[in-house]
Amino acid sequence: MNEKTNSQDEARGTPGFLPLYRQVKSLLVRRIAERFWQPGEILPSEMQIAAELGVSQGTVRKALDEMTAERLLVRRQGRGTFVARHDESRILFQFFKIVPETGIPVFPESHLRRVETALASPEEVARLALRPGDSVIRIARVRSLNGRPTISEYLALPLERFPGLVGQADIPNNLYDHFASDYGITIAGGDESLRAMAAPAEDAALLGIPEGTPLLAIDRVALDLDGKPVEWRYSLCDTRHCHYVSGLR
Amino acid sequence: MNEKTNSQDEARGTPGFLPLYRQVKSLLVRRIAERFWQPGEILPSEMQIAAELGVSQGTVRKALDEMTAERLLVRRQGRGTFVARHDESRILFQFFKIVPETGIPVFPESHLRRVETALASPEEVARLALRPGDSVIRIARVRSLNGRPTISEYLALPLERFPGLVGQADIPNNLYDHFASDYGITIAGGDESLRAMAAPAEDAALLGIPEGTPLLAIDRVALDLDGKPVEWRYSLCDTRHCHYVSGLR
DNA sequence: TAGTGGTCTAGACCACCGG
DNA sequence: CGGTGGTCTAGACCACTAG
Repeated sequence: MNEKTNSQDEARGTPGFLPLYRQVKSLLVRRIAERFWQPGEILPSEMQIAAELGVSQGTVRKALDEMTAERLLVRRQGRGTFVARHDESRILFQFFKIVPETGIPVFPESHLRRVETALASPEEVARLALRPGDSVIRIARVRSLNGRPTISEYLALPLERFPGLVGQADIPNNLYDHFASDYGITIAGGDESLRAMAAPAEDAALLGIPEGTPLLAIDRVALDLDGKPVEWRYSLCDTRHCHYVSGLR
Repeated sequence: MNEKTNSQDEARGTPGFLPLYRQVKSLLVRRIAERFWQPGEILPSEMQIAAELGVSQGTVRKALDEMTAERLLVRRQGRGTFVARHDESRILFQFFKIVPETGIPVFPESHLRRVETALASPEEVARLALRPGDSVIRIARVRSLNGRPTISEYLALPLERFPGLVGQADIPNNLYDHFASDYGITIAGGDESLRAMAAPAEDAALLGIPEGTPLLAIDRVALDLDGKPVEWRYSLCDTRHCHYVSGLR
């Protein structure tokens, strides 16, 4: 890791200084972002990474522990350390916060309505950190919970990062897994803001409810491993038979 | 920490086994819960705790690190380790997720409407894990953001845990800080579930909006350090000029 | 200057897993 | 059985804070 001594290369007070374990973490995150290790793949053991980078096992462990806490890795005693997958159970736990009245989380089914490309609107430019003139893919779909149409959803994606997505015969229900497996883009997190609003006529029709019914509007920007916006998603939820869960910890 | 060796007393495979650093953590959490150390107070140094308990500094550090991640402690290099306070900035960051249109978080003002005691309803019994026949304190208030009435809020507290609260001349705006300083009860976390609903007549009047306006309904159960329910809170928010923020990480 | 937390290292034993 | 992650220890140097 260091060319000189086992201590830090740079003086610790200087700006831009990072502890050794953070440098190790950055390197490992970069390798995952660049698909040097694929989702589901096993990483070298702590000792091997430590030897490769010329640091101690404890330093590598601290980097791996942080990445595990951020759900980038999954560690299993006796087996090894693996790059996390966007499987349904992870999505359900980390990204899909809508739970039906039963209290049992379920992955929603999707009915695709539209897929199209367009010049990014000013709002899309802002949310996705694009340049004016960039294009986006717009997707509209209705998602059902236990067979009941519940969410009318609109997505915007930077066209540049998802070549070929529009022409694709079938756009999968689990988008984040698709982003990872077909485009090498890992959704690492995001920010949501929620409001209540009256159902517009079009969405009310799609959900089979009266116009003006109160809906939960969820506005999400999803971020990749580098913290860059990847997806802007706007979901209108009929919460008469489900609710949005949020943990305070 | 251990009577016998430096290794574990109990075989690691046995049920109920806890790693040493978790045992240390439990002990320290219990001391905070029992106010052996008060909020804002400084803890002994890592070395002192390690010596007292007969474990290594690294083991104590791991316990303290977890408690810091859970916002129970605040550590400051060169100063020491402190029991976290429920000051406004912490509440704002951890518990109050409503942000005005400006994007700048502010602590809401409160207008108290009612404080009364009553026999717990079946729903209150369930939410607060009470026994049938127990009593609760019910509080109703309206909270304003930047001077605009925005939230109509209803709270239920176990009467047993808050003696004297009802007769109190002035119930403070920052309740969690009050719970900590006057009752020794630390709110460590909670769970919220959100829905959209039409404003009932009474709440609409309180918020100065038309009846039936879509509101964001937030249903919260707050938990103490032992994970026991302390407060059931039901908030109806007019989200036309604010929104609820939720981070996905 | 003394004491604190922050980082880094080295080595040990353990439980768990697969072959 | 050998290799993995999980835990625990001991000791070192550093940066930051207070007096």
